[in-house]
This record gives sequence, structure tokens and C-alpha cells, in this order.
Amino acid sequence: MKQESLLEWPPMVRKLMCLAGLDDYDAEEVARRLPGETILRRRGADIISDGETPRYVHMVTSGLACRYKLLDDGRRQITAYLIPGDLCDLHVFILKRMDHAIMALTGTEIVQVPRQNVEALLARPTIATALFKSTLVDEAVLRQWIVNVGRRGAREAIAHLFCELHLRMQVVGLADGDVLQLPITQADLGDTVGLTPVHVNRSLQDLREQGLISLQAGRLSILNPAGLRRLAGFEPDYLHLDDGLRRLAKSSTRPDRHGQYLL
Amino acid sequence: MKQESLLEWPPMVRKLMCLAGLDDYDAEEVARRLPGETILRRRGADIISDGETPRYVHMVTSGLACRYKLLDDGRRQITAYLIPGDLCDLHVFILKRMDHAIMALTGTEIVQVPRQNVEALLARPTIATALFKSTLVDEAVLRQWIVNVGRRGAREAIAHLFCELHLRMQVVGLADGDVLQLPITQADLGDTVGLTPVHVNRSLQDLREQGLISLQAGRLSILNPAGLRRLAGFEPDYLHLDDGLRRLAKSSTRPDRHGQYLL
DNA sequence: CGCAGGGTTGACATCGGTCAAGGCCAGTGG
DNA sequence: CCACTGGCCTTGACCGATGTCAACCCTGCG
Repeated sequence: MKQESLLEWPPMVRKLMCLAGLDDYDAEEVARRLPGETILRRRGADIISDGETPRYVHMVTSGLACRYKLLDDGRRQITAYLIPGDLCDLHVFILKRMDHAIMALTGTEIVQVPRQNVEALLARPTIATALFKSTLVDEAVLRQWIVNVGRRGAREAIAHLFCELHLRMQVVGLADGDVLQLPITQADLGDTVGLTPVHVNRSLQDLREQGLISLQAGRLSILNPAGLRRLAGFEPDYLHLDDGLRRLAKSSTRPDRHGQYLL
Repeated sequence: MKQESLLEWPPMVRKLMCLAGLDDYDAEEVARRLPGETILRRRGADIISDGETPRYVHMVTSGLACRYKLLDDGRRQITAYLIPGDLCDLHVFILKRMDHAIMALTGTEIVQVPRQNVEALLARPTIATALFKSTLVDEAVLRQWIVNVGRRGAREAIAHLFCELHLRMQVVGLADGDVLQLPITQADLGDTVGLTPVHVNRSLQDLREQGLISLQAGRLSILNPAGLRRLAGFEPDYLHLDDGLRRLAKSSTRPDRHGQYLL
């Protein structure tokens, strides 16, 4: 099971290879430790509830989930998207109780990894560092998200979200060039950028009219990547992909397109 | 140097004791490792710049600093407040370059801790866990902040910020009952909750007229803590103080007031 | 066929932004 | 000591982005 490129590895492994330059030896170890019982959640179902103390570490393997918080009066704010390869609750090793909930945004497959498997991974310094780096990047994404909601207008914020998802999907091998599956609701989008569903709708119209994207039937196509990034002010440095971008470009079937991010 | 209560310990130690229940033995070790060269920054000066690779680990020891990001056109978003006892850049052990900057919001004293001192601390499992927990709480604060900016109105958001600062200041022993030093500008407040300075001004008037706070000469007095928390929808669970709140209440000179948060 | 969920649209309301003026106060230099 | 200046706070008039409400459409599905 030796491979030269990123291709063929499961999402989590791809992510760690891009992010932390994991070698094939460590990669194989990660791949070996991560399986567990698979559970399915349909759109809208909680994967982990607020206040809960999960017994396993959960990893998304297909579909799309989100972290979110609910206010008393029903307002909702999504604080992160979890795509295949993302761990839901590594922090429960230390924090005990969830201070937010996680739900499926589409039909989603989750693996319940036994804690001792994760502990075995953490015992290897290179892997522990890689996992730790990935949580630090999650933190950087949160900061960027605050900027998005606090200081960007509606179209900018949505555009930025799309740029980020595009790149993250590419990392785990789930983007087909410039199109990605994103079968979520405009209300969901609103809850992630702090807008009303109807305003999301109008903003999307805008982006479409400008020829930047198309979004239909749960497929997001980025028609003009450079334009979208310009509008959004998207600077991918906060994802700390560093030379992971180069690896990505090299292993891709369309190096020219991914190469754009190298600029 | 044995002490029964939290009192007398420096802010960082108090924080870790409240957060992770450090015992006196570990506390002393932390206190011993943390000194370093002290630097001063005046209001508005960067402590660490965007893109930089700090050589030391920086810790705020007095004053107030913030993490922030700048957009191309000059818009600014503050993503975190750093109060005494907070580390600025623990993540640079792993991430190499800063993806945001840190500046002083008031005259601020910062200690540059040599990396090997921090490494020595991390070598002790209980202390490493405590430090790790503190970065996880930082992450929880970021999530809460997204809710603040995305889903709360102007007054709610400001009120929530004040509640959070109040509690955090109490933890490190810098709140005098319900009043705290907060000599920052209304423009700064705006950049933290995503508002314009003039709207911050109007919102503050509101809070004052409702008898919830007073804010003058850099002193924030919380006149009606319960009312402010109700307006803000403040739920301190995300700070994961757990029984740290009980320790706080016990060691306080005014246990009745702090005890409120135990509800 | 009817229903439910989601997208779309229009009219209108509100919140928060913009611009501009004036006030207050501390620091500074004459 | 005073005048001036620069920050910051405050206020008012007005504007624009986003929210609210309501209707209608379309599609998938029971």
C-alpha cells in the first residue's frame, strides 16, 4: 500500500499530508487507525448535541455537517462546516462537555473512532503534531469567519465562504475541478454568514448575474474563480496549506487550475 | 510559597487554576518559568505583526491587547481580546507564520518568554493539558464571538462582550467587584462587534439609559449584572470554568456576587 | 391530487451606516 | 496662562443594506 501522490488516500489522510507533510509511513498508520463503526445521519439530524459528552471521536467520511449554536429565541448561527476528513470532537478529550451541537447538513456518514485508536495516533509525535496543526487551522478559520460576518457585505461573505469550501474540498479530493456538491439550503447559508434566507437569495442572484458562480440542484460551479476571489478578498494563507498547495497541484489531474492558488 | 487560595498568584496561574484545577505544586512551576524580558507597547502599537514568525512566546501581563485582521480597504475586525495571563502566540510552535496581528489597545506590558521555558512547561502533562485546555477555550470564545456578530443585535452583542470580559477579568483577579478598567475607544468596540463607531455610541447610550452599565473615563461598571446577562443571553458555560467558578467564589472577597454565575 | 419544503419576488420596515457638525478634554507650544 | 490642536464622544439628518411579511412557484413525494 505505497503511493506516490495524494490520490487514493482517504480524505483525512490527504488533509494531513497537505497540511503537515505526513509521509507514506505515517499516512498508512492514520488510515489503519481511523476506521470504526459507521453511522448515518439524514439532513437536519444532530450528530452530537449541545452539552453532550461523546464517548467516541467522530469523523465525517461523506456528506456535510456543521457546528452550530442556538439562541433562546431560535436564532441559529453556524460556526463551522465539517467536510469528509474532519474530526468533530477531538476536544472532548479535554473539555468534557460540548458547548455547541453538530448536525448533518446533508445525508452524512460518520465514523465513530474508539478513543484508544486516537490515543494511539497521538502517541506518534509526527501524527500528533499534524492533528494539532489541523485544530490550529480550524481556529484560524474561525477568525476568518468572524471577519466574514463582522466586516464583509452579504455578497463578499458568501463569495468568501465559497472560495474557502472550494479549496478545502480540493484538499480532500472532493472538488471536480471548479464544481462541488453543496446541497444545502439558502437558510443554512444565511445562518452561516448571519443573513436572512431572502437576502441570501438576492445576493446569490447577484453573484450569478455577475457570472461568478452557478448554484443549482445542490451543485456549486465556480465559473470565474479569480473574480470570485477578488470580490471576496480571499487570501488562502490562513489555511496554512503552505507547500501542501504544491503537492495538491502536482497530484491533480488539472494542475493548471489548482496552480492558481500558488500565486 | 504555599497558598490556600487563588489570591496572590499572577494572572496566568490564576487562570490555569480556575480552568484546569492546577495544584500549588504545578502552579509554582508555572510561575517560575514564565518570567522573561518585559516590553512595553503604547496604545495602537503592534505587538506582533501579520505574517511574522515570533521568536518568543508573548504573554500579556498588564493592559489590554487584541488580535485583529485588516482588509484591503482598511476595514478592521478584532477577533479576540488578550488580557493579563493570556498567551499571544503559542501556536507559532506549529504554524510558523502569524495569520493575523496583535496590537495593544491600551498601554500594555508583555513578557517575552523563551521558547525553551514553555517547552519545559509542556513537558509536564498536567501543565500541558492545562495550557491545551486554555487554547480550546479560546476556540470556544471564537465560536461565541461569531454568534455575537452574526446573530445578535448591536446592544445584545455589546452586552455579551461586556459580560464575557467581566467574568474573564474576575478569573485573573482584575475586576473590582462589578467594575473593570476598559480604557478603549468606541471605534475599537465597533471593530469587535462589527459596528460603526457612531452606532456603538448610540447602543451604549441605550445600555446606560436602561441602567445596565456605566462607562466613563475608561471604567466599565456593570450596574445590573443580571439584567445585562439577560439582555445578552449570556451563558458562561462556553468558558468551561466548571468548578473554577466555585474556587473563584470561595477565594473572593465578595462571594455573593461571583456566586451568581453558579446558577 | 395534495402537501411540504425550498426558491423567488415585491412592498415595506428597520437597523445600522454615512456624513457632517459641534463639544469636550488633554497635551503642546507660544 | 492661553490658544491651538488632535482625539474621541455625541448628535442629527439622511441613506442604504438587510430584515420582514406575504404571496406565488416549482418540484419531489406520499
